[in-house]
Order: sequence, then structure tokens, then C-alpha cells
Amino acid sequence: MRRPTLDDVAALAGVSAKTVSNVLLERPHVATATRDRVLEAVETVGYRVNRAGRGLASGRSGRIAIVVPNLHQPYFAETAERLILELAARGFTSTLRIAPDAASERDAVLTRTTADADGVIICPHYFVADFVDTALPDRPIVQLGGAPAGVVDTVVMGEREGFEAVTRHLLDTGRRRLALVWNPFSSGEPEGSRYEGFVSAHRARGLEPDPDLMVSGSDWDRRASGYEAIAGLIRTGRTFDGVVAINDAVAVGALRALRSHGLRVPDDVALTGFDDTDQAAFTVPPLTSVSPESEDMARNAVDMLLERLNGLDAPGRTRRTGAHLVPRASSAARS
Amino acid sequence: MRRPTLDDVAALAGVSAKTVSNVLLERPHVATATRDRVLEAVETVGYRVNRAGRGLASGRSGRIAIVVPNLHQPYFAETAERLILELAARGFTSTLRIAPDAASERDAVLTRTTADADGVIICPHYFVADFVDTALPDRPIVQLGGAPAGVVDTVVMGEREGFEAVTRHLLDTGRRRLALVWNPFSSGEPEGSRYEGFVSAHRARGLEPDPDLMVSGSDWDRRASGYEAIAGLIRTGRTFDGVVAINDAVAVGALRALRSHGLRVPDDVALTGFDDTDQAAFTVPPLTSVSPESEDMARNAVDMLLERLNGLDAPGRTRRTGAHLVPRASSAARS
DNA sequence: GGACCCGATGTTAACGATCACATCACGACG
DNA sequence: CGTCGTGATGTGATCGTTAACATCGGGTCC
Repeated sequence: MRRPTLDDVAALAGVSAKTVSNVLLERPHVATATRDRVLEAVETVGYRVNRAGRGLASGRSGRIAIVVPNLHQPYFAETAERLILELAARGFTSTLRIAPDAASERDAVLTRTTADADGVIICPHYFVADFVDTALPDRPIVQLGGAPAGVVDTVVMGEREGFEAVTRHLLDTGRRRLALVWNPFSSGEPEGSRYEGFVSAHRARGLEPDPDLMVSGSDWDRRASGYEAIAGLIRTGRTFDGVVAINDAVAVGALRALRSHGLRVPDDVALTGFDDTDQAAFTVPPLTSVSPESEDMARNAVDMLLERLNGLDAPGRTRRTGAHLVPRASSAARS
Repeated sequence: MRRPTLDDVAALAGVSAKTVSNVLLERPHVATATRDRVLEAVETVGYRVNRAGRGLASGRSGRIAIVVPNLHQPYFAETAERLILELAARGFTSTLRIAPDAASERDAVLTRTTADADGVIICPHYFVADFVDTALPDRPIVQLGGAPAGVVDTVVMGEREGFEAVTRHLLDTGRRRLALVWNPFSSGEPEGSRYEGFVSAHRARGLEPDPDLMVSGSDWDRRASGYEAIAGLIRTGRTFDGVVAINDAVAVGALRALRSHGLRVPDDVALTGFDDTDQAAFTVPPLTSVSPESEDMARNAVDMLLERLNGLDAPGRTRRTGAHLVPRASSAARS
């Protein structure tokens, strides 16, 4: 009951192991009759390739590392899910690395851990691109939703458009004093473009956002942060009739803060999120959000990675994906 | 700039490759001085083991496959996270397989896909243990939260106690007519023990649950199912003052149904979930739930798997973990 | 009709580690 | 004082696959 090897298949098909290998790798120059015979033999003996042997001989593992800060935030879980499915469709295995802090993110990317993996797709939390520039990694890296950096490919989602759309939506349904709730780690570019969308939508309507209404909580946890930010606004006596949250998690926290301070959503305050995570549809009231078209993001990320694996040598590229408003009850117009 | 191999390390340390290997595998009978010298050499040349080579020679990949139906349901995402971290702590890599339907679950378990993996930990959705018995897998399998089956090890969470606790909690805070909301796939054992807990808590108070209040929705999606179940109860004119949901996802759907039908939680109806997923703390109102002590579950699952990998040969074992009530506002006593 | 080319397949040698076994030195013990 | 046991290390083979190159046969081209 030994697990069958290439040689077993070869013997049965009456060819050499190399030919079997050629068939399985879909190499050119294999006669159709031979291929059929080999494939049949594969079936008969129940052969399955030994990844270790292949990996050793080819220098490739066929495995991509996906790095996320955690899986308990729906955005990361859903993104990881999409990536895994997309990679599987292209014949790659994925290994999931959880990198909750900057050090482990660095670790995961720079081969220290996850030594075997032909490439890395990372949803960065801290990733400031610094360490990628200082210590050049030895395999392709694609960043999903971070600030474009020198050497790595980046997929940026339609943050500017998305925030513009959601802000416009609120302004056009009669809201005038909009709060913007960041998450505490917003320092880099991407949050910048979110901010831009927020501002430009105001200006397009001849309005100017109130700087006093742009806040963030301090907590690591995004939802707690959203709660804290809104609680802070209320405590300091600011008034507002709409809240644009930087993502759904922050919005969920904000929602709870609004309710526990007696503000009704959407009657007193309209609320919007971003990412259109699964949870958005099931909050009470359902949360208006922006869908980042995550299938597109995943596909683009994998595309870029595979191009690199196929030998592409170029400076870091950037691809942009779209985003569209998903209106729900949390931002319904006041009756 | 070739990646350093065992031989490079050996040359620098003045020993043979085998000795280096012995050091890295922490084999006995290595002199301390030698070990130190080798480890220093490893550091100097920046050696990292080649998993493919090791895998080929040892017949082990050091990788465990985690199989979940999806990652967008918080319970699965959080469970996967725990498992990954637990495995990482024991020196194992994880590969995540998403198996949304029965066929792919079967596939993932029976080596067809995921050929390289020393073992499998599966959070079953459909898993009826049937196929494991018919086609004996060639590597250890641990089931997390399913019905105990013949050949595979199983971790069952404290479902009976948990449901008993949460039901008792509702009864003791004055609720009398409790609905039980299943999810549509509840046919097997584990749901049975949930049911038992629900019933036994009633009996312990000299009460009998009303069969008309035990319902499930039909939708695949658990939340939609919860929504549907409650909407159905209300539509058919049943009255109840408490809802025990089979898990948090179902509870979230139920919560939305209650609110959209004008029932207040907890004033009109108390509501409880199960799993204590991250989302429970941030619903409005926060959701009373039962924590399955998931660290324990993950640890037990990994423990059992490693025992098998270390050669244990025994019939399928079952380990039980605890569960405790996490009371929140959704089940607060009426004022 | 001979040189050439190219498609199809086989041969040999890695790839980088571990395993089973051999070897060696040294102290203990009868 | 020789034998043996044991701890420490080295030797050679081996894992299953693919890469590089060789080979072989038959058709094409001039």
C-alpha cells in the first residue's frame, strides 16, 4: 500500500518517468496517444504528485502565503477567503499567516517565517513599506489595500471614489453636518484618499467639512475605536446629523455609541461604513456601506503575483479597483 | 547569493551535514560545544531549512490542513484563527482549505486535494462521518464540533451545558415562553445535545418547552435563516418572551427580525446566541451568548492530532470542552 | 539522396534534507 | 588488560520529482 510514484505510473504506461512528468506538467511535444495512456495509468494506480519531491526538483512550492493581521475582523476574513479561492482556481495552495503586529508582519514577508512560499500577498496593517525597501525580499510581494510602495505591487481600492460617493449620498439626502471617523492607525496615503473623497464631495456641493467633526478613537480594536470616537464627540457637545466611518467595523462601534447615547439611526443621525462586509447587511438598522469590489481586488492581486512568478521584472506597479455605494437603512432620508 | 544549505553550515562549523541536521532536529547525543558551534554557523550564514528537502527525506510536511466551510461566518474565521495560532505555536504551518459543500469537504479530507499535509482539522458543515468510514483516510483527522464518529477524533464543545445555562438564565430572569431557533442543517447529534440542554433546563424548573416554539429557517445562510424563523413565528401569531438561538449568526438574524416587527429587545423579548463570536459584543443591544472556550477547543484538537502523528493508534476519541454564559444586555431582566 | 531539423522520448544527475547504519573514542568493569 | 557499552559523529543511500541534455526516427528541403 505504498503511495504510488511516477515510476509506478511510468511502468504501467510503458514510458519513462520523465514522460509522465511531461504529461502532468502539460509540456509541449507529447504525442496525444502517449498522453492518454499516461493519464489512464495515473487514474488506475491512483497517483498523486508528491509536492515535496516536486518542490525540491523545481524550486517552487506552488504555495502562496497570505498575510493578514487577524481573522476576527470580517474584512480580513472575507479578503482572505477571496484570495484563497482565487489562488485555488489558479492551482495554488495558500498558507495563511496571522501577523498581528508590525514585527511579525515584517517577519512573514521577509522569508524568516513562511520560508516555503513562492510569493506573498499581504493585507498590511502597519506596513509602511520601510522594511521592504531596506531588506529586499527574495520573492514577489503584493500588497492589498495599502500605500503604494517602491518595490512591491499594490492593489488600491477605489477609496477616493467610494468616500466621495458615500459623502455625496449623505449630503444629497439632506444631511449637513457630517462627522468623519478614522481608525487610529490612519496616517498613510490610503486614508489620505479617503479623506480627499470626503472633502471633495463637500466642495462639489459648495460646502466645507468641519475639522472639529473629524475624529478617531485610540483603541487598537477598530470597533471600540469607533465607539470611543463618537462618544467623545457627543461628550464634547458637538452636533452632527451624519457619520462617515472609515470602515464597517468602526461604523459598528459608532452605531452602538449613537444608540447608547439615545441618538436614533437614521432619524437623528445617518451612518455609513466602508468595505461592505457581511455584517453590514445585518446590523440594526442595516448599514449603508461601500463595496470595494473585492473579487476584483483578489483577482488583480493574484494576477500581479503570477506575472512576477512568470519572470516579470519591473518596479512596483499599482492597480486600482472600483467601489460602489450600497445604500441601506442606516442612511435613509428623514421622513 | 545562493540560498545556504546544510552543507554550507556544516563546512563553516567543521562538522558533517548530518550533525547539523541533528542539532536542528534537537536530537539527543549532540555535545553542547558542537551544538553551539553549529547554531552560530547557522546564524552566520543565515541558514533556513528547505521544507521541500526535509519533506522529501522525512515523509512529513510539517503542515496541517484546516478545513472550514467558509471564512465569512465569524465562528469559522475565529476558529480558524485560533487553530492557526495554536499550530504555529507547536511549529506547524497551516494551509487553509475552504470547503463550502459536502463534495469538497470530502475531497479536502480524503487527500485528493491538499495532498501534502500531515493531518487535517475540520470544522464540518455536512460531515456525516459516512465517507470517512467508507474510504479510510491515510492521515489523522480531527473533527472540531461535529458528531463523534467512528475513526476520527472529535472535540465537542459544551453544548449541553451551554444551552442549559443560557436557558436557565432566561427562565430565572422571568421569561416563560422561550422559542428555540435551530439552523436548517441541524439533524445530527450535536444539535441534539443543544436541544437536550434547552429541555433539561426547563424540566429542572418544572416546566415543559412548547414544541410550537421550536423552529428553523430554511435558508443556507444562517443569519437569513434566523430572520426567517422569527418572522415565521410572528406571522403565525405565536407569542414568546425569549429566544434561544442555536448560534450567534442565527441570533443576529433573529434580532433583526424582532426589531423589524416592532418587538423590543430585551424589553419585549430576550435573545441569546451561542459561540460568543466577536460580533456578539457589538450588536445593538449587545448579545448574550455562550462562550465555547475556543482556546480549549483549539488546544484539544491540536493535542489529539499530534498524538496521532506521534503514532497513537486507537479508535476515534472524543474530548469535551466547557462552555460558560456571557450575559449581555439582550437578555437583561425587564424593569 | 543526403544533410538537416524537429518532434517525441529517454538518460543522467541533481535538488536538500533525513535515515539506517557504521565508526570512533573513551571510560568502566570483571 | 581486554572487552564491552555508550555517547558523539560521519558515511552512503534514499526520498520523488524535474532540469539539462542526449538520442532516435522520420519527414523536408534543396
